Amino acid sequence: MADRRGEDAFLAAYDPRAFAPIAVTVDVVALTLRQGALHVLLVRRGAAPYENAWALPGGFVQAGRESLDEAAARELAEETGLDAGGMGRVHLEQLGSYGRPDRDPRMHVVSVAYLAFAPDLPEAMAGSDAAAAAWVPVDVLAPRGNPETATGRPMEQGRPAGIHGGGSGRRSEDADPGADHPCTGLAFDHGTILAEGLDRARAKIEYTPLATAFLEEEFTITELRSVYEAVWGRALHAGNFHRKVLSVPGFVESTGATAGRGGSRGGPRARLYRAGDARLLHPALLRPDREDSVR
Amino acid sequence: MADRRGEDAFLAAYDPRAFAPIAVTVDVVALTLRQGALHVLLVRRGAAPYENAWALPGGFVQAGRESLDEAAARELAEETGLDAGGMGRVHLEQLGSYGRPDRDPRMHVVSVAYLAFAPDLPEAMAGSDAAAAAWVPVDVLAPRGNPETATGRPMEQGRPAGIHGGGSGRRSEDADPGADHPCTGLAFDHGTILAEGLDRARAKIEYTPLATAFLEEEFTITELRSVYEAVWGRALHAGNFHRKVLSVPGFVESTGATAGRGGSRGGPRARLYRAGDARLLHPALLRPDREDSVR
DNA sequence: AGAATAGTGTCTTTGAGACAATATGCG
DNA sequence: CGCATATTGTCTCAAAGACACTATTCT
Repeated sequence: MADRRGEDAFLAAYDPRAFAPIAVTVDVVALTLRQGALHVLLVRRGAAPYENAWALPGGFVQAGRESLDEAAARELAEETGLDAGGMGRVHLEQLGSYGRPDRDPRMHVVSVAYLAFAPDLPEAMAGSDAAAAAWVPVDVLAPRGNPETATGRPMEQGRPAGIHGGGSGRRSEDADPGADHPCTGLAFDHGTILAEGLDRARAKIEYTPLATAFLEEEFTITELRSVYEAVWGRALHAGNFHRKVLSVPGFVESTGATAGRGGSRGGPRARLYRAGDARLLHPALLRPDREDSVR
Repeated sequence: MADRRGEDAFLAAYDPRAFAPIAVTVDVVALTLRQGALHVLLVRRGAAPYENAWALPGGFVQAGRESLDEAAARELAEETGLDAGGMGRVHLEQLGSYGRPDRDPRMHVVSVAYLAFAPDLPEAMAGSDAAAAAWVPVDVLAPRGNPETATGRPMEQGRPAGIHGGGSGRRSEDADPGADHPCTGLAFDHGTILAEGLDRARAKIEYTPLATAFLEEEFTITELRSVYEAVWGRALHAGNFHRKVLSVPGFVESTGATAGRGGSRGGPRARLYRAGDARLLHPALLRPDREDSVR
C-alpha cells in the first residue's frame, strides 16, 4: 500500500458506475461451404435498431460467467442448433474488436468478433432474439472487384497524419466509413466485420490447414481444392494443386480408402484423406497472382 | 415492429444495469529497439491488485468518447510522453481481446490489447496511475527455448474435446493457465498478452515492411537487418539479407545519400534508404529454419 | 597494418507453375 | 463410346541460402 489516496482514486476509476457504461457483445462470422459456394450465417433482426435488417449472429457476454471464446461458441451454437458434439468440428478463432462509440445508436457497445469455419451444416435455426437465420452466399453480399478487398488485407490509406491505427495490418476500425467495404445492407458495422472475416479466411488457408475444417472428416483432394477455389474465388490448376498438397508435410494423410464413385461427370475414384497433424503449412499455399496488387 | 414483447425483451437485454457490468480497458504491448535489443514498455502498478507488479500500460476506454484505437493511442502517448507529432511514426494495431471472467480479481474486465512498434524513444514517464514506467528488455521477461513460443504462433493443444477455441490460430485466451507462457511476474494475464504480442511481431515483419517502424526515417540495410535479428533472436546472413531486401519491390527506396561513417568497427559507408510504398512484402522474408517445429 | 564491414557475384537446391500424358469411370 | 476426371511426369523459371570476393573505413 504505497499511497492511500492513489489507491482510492484507482478503485474509483474501477467502479463502472462512476463512468458511462460500455456493453460487450460477441459477433460471429460463421462460414461454410454449400454446393461449392461460400456461405455466411446471418440472422434477421427482430427489433430496433436495424429491425428486419440482416446481421451477424451474436449477443451479450454474460458478465462474470463466461470468457469471450465461450460466449462466441454459445452464440454460434444457439443459431446453428449444434450441440457440443456438432461444435467439435467447428474452428473458432477471434477476429478482432470493434468499439467506435457510434457503431450502435443506443450506447457505446464494444463487439468482439469471431471467425468460424464449419462443415456443411443443416439449415440454421433462428435463436431467441432473431426473427430468422439463414446461410447466405457471400458473393451476394461482398461482390468481388475491389482490389483492396480481393487481395486479402485491408489497408490503411489516405489516412491523416498521426497514429497508424491498424497500420498495414489486419484491422482498421477507424477506417473512413465513407470509403467502406462493399458489404452493404448489414446492420451496424457488420458489413465491415464480414469483409475483414473474409479477408482473414482467405489469408488463413494459405498458411494453415484450416481449409479442411470446411470438409467432412474424410475428403478427396478435389474436394479440398474446391474449398480453396470457393474461398479465393478463382480456379486452381488441378494437377499442381494435387501434388502441392501431398508435398506439404502434415497437411493431409491418406486413409487408404477411395471414394465410392468417381467424379461427378466421370473419372477414376479419388483417394480419401484426412487432416494431418500440421498446424502450419510449410511451405504455404500462396494465392496465385496477387500481382503487384498491394504495393 | 414484429413482436412487441420481443422488442421489450431485447431492449431490456440492452440495458447494462440489468446485468452485472463488464469494464473495457485497452492494454498496449509497445516494442522498441534500444542498443540492438528488443524492449517492451512496462509500468509499475501503484495500487492493488498486483500492487508494485509490472504491467502493460493501459487503462479504461472512455465510454461514448473514443474508439478502441483512440484509447490505445491515448494510453500509449500518456506513458511515453509523446505528442501527436511523435506518435506519427509509431505503428499501432490491434492484437486481440482478453475476457476471461477471472482475469481481474475485482470484476469482469475485457481488455483489448494493442501492439505498437516505435523507433527508439526517450525514457518513459510514468502516467497517472503508475508508480513508474520503463523500457524493459524482452528476453529478460520471455526467455527463449519454449518451442511453441519461439516459433511464432501459440497453439491450442491438449484441449478437451469441443470447440476449437482459437484453433490453430492466433489467440487462445482460454489456454490452460497452468501451462502458461514463460512471461512470469507481470500483473493479470499480461504475460500471456506480451507473449502473443511478441509472436505477432515476429510473424508480422515476415510479410510486412513494419520492421522499418523501429528505425528512423532514413536507415541502412544493416540497421534494418539488426531489427530482424533482434525481433527474431537470431543472426542473419548479411549478404543474402542485403540482396533480398533490395529485391522485394517497394520495401525500401534509396535516398542517394550515404551514412556519415562506416560500420562501428570499420567498413565502408553504407547507403541510406527510407521505407518504400509497399504494404505487404512479396515475396516475404521468411524466418530461417523454423524446421518442422510446428507440426 | 589489421580487422571488420558494405555490397556483389556465383552456384546449388527447392518449389511454383505450365503443360503433357495416362488411366479410370460416368453418361 | 466419348469425355471429364484423378493422378503422375517433365520442364522451366524464380527464389532462398551457402559461399566467395572486393573495396572501404575504423582502430
